[in-house]
Amino acid sequence: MESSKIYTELEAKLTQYIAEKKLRKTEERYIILKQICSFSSHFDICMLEQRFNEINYFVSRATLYNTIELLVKAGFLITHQFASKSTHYELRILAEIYSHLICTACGAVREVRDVALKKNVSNIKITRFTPAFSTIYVYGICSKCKYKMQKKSNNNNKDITRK
Amino acid sequence: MESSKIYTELEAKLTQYIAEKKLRKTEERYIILKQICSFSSHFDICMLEQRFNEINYFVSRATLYNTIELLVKAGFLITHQFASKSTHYELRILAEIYSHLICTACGAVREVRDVALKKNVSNIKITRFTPAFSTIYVYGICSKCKYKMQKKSNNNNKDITRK
DNA sequence: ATGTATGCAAACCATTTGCAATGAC
DNA sequence: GTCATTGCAAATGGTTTGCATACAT
Repeated sequence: MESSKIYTELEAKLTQYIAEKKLRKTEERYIILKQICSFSSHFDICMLEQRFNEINYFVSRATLYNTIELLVKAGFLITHQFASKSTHYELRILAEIYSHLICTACGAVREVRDVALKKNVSNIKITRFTPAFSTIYVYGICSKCKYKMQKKSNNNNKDITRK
Repeated sequence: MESSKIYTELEAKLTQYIAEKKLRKTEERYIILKQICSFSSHFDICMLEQRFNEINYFVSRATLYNTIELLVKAGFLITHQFASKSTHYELRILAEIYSHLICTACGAVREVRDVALKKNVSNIKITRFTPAFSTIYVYGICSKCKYKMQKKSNNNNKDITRK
């Protein structure tokens, strides 16, 4: 789905949520949602702040945190904690589609579509729990790091034989 | 598996790892591993520190962090980031068995055994990535919170009809 | 007019870092 | 004796908090 299309859909839902909860329709909330929709993948507060610098629109960091909290509560965003310190966020409608591959050597995160797998997991039948959505992290070694390791291992072998 | 049995197994593996990497066999590293094995589930640094208080054995926080880092690198521990600020750790051999149910209302984390599902996910076939293990978080509403919500909703309805 | 939301600055706190002392090899 | 590891204290940095101001209702 296109970013602007996603925004249009979520804008309506946000308006509905704000009305339901009797909150206030502030310009900030909508422009933050809009910028979030422009990310193709997960992002953190720092990246969002940069984005606002680029479009020359000022929002305080406190408001970014407040609004993100609101969007998480409302179920628009989900949170991730990868290797980096900062919390990463992702639109829930994207997170419902993607699983994450995390390289334990370099920390790189790659997203892969596997709707069937995700559905399987989210539809898990458990007593005393009503599932809504799920996140899947598969840890392993990316091809770049694997290549580096093999090269290193080869060099070590050479060293040994040279002795 | 019993905690002491797990420790015996991991103790040997740690010795092997230390030898391979040409590190040093310090008392601290082994007792930290031992205490970690005594947790039945995930824990954070603070809980580990408390545990050392209880057994009246002093280890500095820096060493706790250093050793945990070592154990993560060695593949004995995996990390979780739940709602609380601090990073949680879990023995990988436990994490390979359990998935996590997280209540989005109260933050409670419940572990469920589903070996088949976990295997399914970890054996995912992807190009340019060699999977090792996976974590699955299913978000939803726990029965306690669901009950509270229903009660609240019922009360609201009563209020409306009374007006 | 009222009270929520924003902006700012200070506080918080888990984690990291630098460095001297210790002790495994 | 050498150098990795420990312990301590200070620094770091993402996030939270308190409060005055702005503004949606």
